[in-house]
Amino acid sequence: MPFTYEFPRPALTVDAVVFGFDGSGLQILLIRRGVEPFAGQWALPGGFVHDDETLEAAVRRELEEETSVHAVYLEQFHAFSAIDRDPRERVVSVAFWALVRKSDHRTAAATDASDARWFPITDLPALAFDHADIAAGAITQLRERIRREPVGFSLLPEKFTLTELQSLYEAIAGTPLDKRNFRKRILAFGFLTALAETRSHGPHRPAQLFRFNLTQYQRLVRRGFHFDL
Amino acid sequence: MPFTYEFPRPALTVDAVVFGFDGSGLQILLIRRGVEPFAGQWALPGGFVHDDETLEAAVRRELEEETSVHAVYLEQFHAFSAIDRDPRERVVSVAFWALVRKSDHRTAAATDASDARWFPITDLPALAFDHADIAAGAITQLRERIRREPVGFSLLPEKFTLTELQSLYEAIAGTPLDKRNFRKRILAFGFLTALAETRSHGPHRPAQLFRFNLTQYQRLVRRGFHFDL
DNA sequence: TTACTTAGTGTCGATTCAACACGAAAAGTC
DNA sequence: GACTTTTCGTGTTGAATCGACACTAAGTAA
Repeated sequence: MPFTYEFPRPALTVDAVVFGFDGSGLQILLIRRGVEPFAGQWALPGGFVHDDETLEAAVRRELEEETSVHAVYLEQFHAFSAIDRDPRERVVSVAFWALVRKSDHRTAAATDASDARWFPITDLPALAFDHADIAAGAITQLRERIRREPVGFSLLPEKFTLTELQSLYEAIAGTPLDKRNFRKRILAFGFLTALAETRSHGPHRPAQLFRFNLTQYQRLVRRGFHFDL
Repeated sequence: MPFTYEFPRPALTVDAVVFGFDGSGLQILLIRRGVEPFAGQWALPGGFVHDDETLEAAVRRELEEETSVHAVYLEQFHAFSAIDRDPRERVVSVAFWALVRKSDHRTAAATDASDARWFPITDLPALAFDHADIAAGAITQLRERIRREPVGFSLLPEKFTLTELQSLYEAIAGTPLDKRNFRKRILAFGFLTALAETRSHGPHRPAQLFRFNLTQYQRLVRRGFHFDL
């Protein structure tokens, strides 16, 4: 049952930087390692790529297994190949970043037996391997991507208020935005559908709910539209 | 001397989409395959990753070996992992795109014994494996990248005229640009140094030469500057 | 000297961008 | 049921930027 090759082969793994949003800031999902090396330390979810699955399939499988999260949005962003990044042997890892709706996974980090937890990206613990580099790269890329493509909606519940959307963009950009200008711009794009519903959550005027209209967005893209916050 | 592992491992390769510019259009460097599969067909330069080199080192080595070009600018962009992308066995390939100054390599495609040639990106031959997909991905990404970061200079000789620079941007964008507006904008950035030299190439007024000033560019970036053509 | 060809330069109207403040609506409290 | 509290939702204006546009300058070759 061993597998033999003429030349040495690096092991191939995938790792995922899973982003969630809790209304005030971005968070990353980490798991606590059970085995050496780095036993007891926090790490990114991930693992070996099987012989009969693509990289993306491998990430989805590992995410299910280790965190029981299914990612709404998943994107490959870099392969990490430093010679000594794993102390045991040569391992090349292809990293992905993923966006999940935390509202869909109230269970995930809490109920699952395995030790998975959300951490604010501003306050990450020490990470195993080169996972700190990987996480940093993912954050940088998410910041750039979300300004150019409307991927942020995958972090919010399906129905959301404009205030929620604005806080998300503020959390990612790291700067406050002007409410009126934000609403003007985002509505001008024309891919937000106003719903008949509103949502109250306190003693004040309730907020109108919106939904992201993917079909409409794709129609705009096909006409040469270019999203840019 | 065979190498054995407990689980099967995909082979790991790198491939490079090497861009050059000839004054009127973008081109890609291809090599003709000598062995099966796809013997005789054109393919991207690339090859297996050694056990003691990073992915980037592997690309640089393969480029030297197969085409004797050294890339000015090299960037990883995607790992391709479709199960059957290589008919022989499972191979995962990390693809890079590279920019070279064709002026520095007058030798490269011509003198080298190996069968390497430049092809305009608008007129590529049939490619081996999934290399057509890889090339298409690289072109898309180059288009986006060059608009946001001043990487294009790596395609031009060190000293260039503003007209040359403009043709490069026109070739990549695929649309003509207004001469006055282009010059205003690009000079306003402040990272082009006007040289004392000019260059004539015909019966008309000679053009002033410029150089890209990397130090100045980095200084601007550090102050929050954001290149956007 | 003349003809030809590419290099180089400025203005103006249209559009976009950033700054800014207050009435409306509901829930909770007394 | 009136009043308080808190968030929701909305327009205008001056400043800056963008895009369109045409002629003179400088060199070579005939």
